[in-house]
Amino acid sequence: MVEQKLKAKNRSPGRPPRADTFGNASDLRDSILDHAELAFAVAGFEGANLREIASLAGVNQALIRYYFGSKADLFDECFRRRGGLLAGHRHVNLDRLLEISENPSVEDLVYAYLKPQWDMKYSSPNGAAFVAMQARLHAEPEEHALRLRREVYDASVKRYISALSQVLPQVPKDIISVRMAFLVGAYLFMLNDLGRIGDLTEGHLTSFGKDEMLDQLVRFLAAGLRAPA
Amino acid sequence: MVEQKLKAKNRSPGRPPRADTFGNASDLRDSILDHAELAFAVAGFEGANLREIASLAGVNQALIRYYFGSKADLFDECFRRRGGLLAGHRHVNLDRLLEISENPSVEDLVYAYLKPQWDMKYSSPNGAAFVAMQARLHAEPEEHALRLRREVYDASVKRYISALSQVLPQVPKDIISVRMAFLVGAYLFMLNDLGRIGDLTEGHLTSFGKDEMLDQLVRFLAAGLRAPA
DNA sequence: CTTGTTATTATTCAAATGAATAATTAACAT
DNA sequence: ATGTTAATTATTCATTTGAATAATAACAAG
Repeated sequence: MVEQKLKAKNRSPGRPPRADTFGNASDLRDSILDHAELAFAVAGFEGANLREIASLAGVNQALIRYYFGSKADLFDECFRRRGGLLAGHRHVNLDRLLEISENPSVEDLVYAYLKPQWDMKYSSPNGAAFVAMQARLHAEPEEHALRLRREVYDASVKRYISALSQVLPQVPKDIISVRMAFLVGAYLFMLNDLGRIGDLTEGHLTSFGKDEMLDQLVRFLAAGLRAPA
Repeated sequence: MVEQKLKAKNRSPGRPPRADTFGNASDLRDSILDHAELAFAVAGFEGANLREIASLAGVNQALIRYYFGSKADLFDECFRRRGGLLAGHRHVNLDRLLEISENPSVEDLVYAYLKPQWDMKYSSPNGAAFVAMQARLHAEPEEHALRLRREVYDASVKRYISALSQVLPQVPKDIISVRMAFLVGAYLFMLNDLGRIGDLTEGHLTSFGKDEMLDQLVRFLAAGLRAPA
């Protein structure tokens, strides 16, 4: 719209003077990642544009290449950064749950799985962006996207499948696996779509708060997982 | 990979002679839509490329413009064509169901909703492409994507919500609405992801046939919809 | 101090891409 | 016959874009 020049900071070339403000180890690198995350979220991989990312991050475009290599590499790094965090949280949650009791409820398990990403979404604009990024990634058929998802998430998903399988001995494990896929679909979609969901509820606008919405989702999914095979 | 020239058919310019084979009203137009559908499915809106679509469809690139206008318009038309069909099938299925009985089972309703797209996916490569396209569209945050989805699907979704609400009087209607959103998420994701789902099932590869998989999904979702509020 | 390495910018390159225009030919109406 | 409209191609245009290179400054090591 506005004919903005989108020019990066007007710093002169060359290594910048060491900032004495402390604690800024590779500050720009992170800034790039943050803005890339946002860009990928709203525009998708193809739609995002390196010039704009660079400019918003306040760096020269070539710096992206310097740190990350290609656009695809940048995307991967974005994804790994938060994805790893997420997977980590899930592991921790499961550990805790199993510590407390050998047979947690299905609801507890589902909740433990969903909560980390839920929190991430509402923790910051970047958290929300990551959720969107992920939703898009799941819709992409490319082999590369698939590998990335697997790399980041497979281990934790498998652990949850095992745990669920133990809590639901009536349901064969391969059915649990399939249901876990349903679960992922429902929650990703939902998380990404929240806010638009109101449209379906005609007049009486859904006044669910986020927490209540999460509860609803957990209840729904737990019931599905429990369904007699 | 191969340095293919991707050149369109070598027809001379000018209006083509009327084909006497009968029934080819605007043959090329359809060919464009078919190939666009495939392209959008694998590459997404931004990733798809008009030159390639034209070449695969065997037409000159300018013909796309002639028929559809811009790239965005082409996308919309793709979406409306099949989306309308789908929505239509859903309406018909619901009509039939309500004719037979005033209180169909939740399973029947869910099945009636899902089956048309399921069939579409397996009817042809283009049907599958449309499913993928749709999954991607749902992950896009753009206002435009949202409007399109609403235009094509809202009416039928609302009818199903009403029907479900009648069959499940214990569950408040706005909770049904929300659960319907979960349902859409789960089935879209699943439909698009089928085939990769096997990866989660460790050794014992999911030998679910497509029909059995649909049954599984219906059972899962019906249980979720029924869950006590 | 000199020299090499790291982090950063300015500038250039080459390709891809959506859009637009002009040309051409068949069908159709009068 | 003839002029108009419809359908199609060939060609050109302007911009965007990811990538690459060259220049520059700070810092670290000897």
